[in-house]
Amino acid sequence: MNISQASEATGLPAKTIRYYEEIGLIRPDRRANGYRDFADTEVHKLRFLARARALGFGIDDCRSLLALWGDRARASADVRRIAHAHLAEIEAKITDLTAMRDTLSHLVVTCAGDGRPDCPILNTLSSSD
Amino acid sequence: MNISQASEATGLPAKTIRYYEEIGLIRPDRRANGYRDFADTEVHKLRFLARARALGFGIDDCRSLLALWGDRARASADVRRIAHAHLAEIEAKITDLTAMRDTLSHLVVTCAGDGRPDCPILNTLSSSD
DNA sequence: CTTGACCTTCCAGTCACGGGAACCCTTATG
DNA sequence: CATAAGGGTTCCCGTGACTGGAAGGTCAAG
Repeated sequence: MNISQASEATGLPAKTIRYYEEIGLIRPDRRANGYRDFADTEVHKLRFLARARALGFGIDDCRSLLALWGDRARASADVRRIAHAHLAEIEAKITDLTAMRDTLSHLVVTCAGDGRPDCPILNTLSSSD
Repeated sequence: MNISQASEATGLPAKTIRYYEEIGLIRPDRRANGYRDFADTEVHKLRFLARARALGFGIDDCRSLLALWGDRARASADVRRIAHAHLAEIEAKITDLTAMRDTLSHLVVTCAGDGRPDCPILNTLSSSD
């Protein structure tokens, strides 16, 4: 299977697939002409990576999860630990973004948004308290 | 005012302040010995930038907001447009992160997290549907 | 034989800084 | 006077996870 077919099969851009190989997440075979040749196992890994990335896991987490996936003697506690830590990061981000959103939406509502220069948004940004 | 004092007055690291000068957001004076000398106006700009960055505005937005702040003939509609677009981005991120959190928290709850290898998290990541 | 669609590697850029090296300026102390 | 500490300066590299593009090899069709 060529890289474009692997791309279509996984939804990952070819560039991303090459990058994953470069950093050692996958190791596709090579044909005599130098082209990558993706076996089913590599395509499975790519799909796994695509799903993990879609859940926001970083590359390092993906590497660990991939290793655990391939380890028959793994403990589910190890997987859970990674997922739980990532969940905590996501929740922290949501908290931050929600605070930003609340402040901003209040400001946007308060701002007249007309041709006059008076603007509570700028007033808030430049306030000296 | 030296850079370390400007840093303390604004909460921004000295490195960040130098970076803001490098990209043209501020323009502090220079003393004879080459040291930066921050007048009140520059410190005000830095505080403005710190607040705008804390609300998640990108550097380009900060540049625009700073220009509008210094423009007496500005229209508040211009400010509002920037803030509204940024608000939409934040809300989109919150939506994405919330979806991730929901999926992940469900998986974490479902996973036994013990010594056994069976793990719904990995099962989901490797499922072929 | 040529065209066009693949594939390859390598280099540069993204965003908003942070770390660290190498070096200059000022002040205090032995 | 020498020196050490604690400012300041510039310059360059690294971050995460790719993305874009250039230069060039390979393959199938007409």
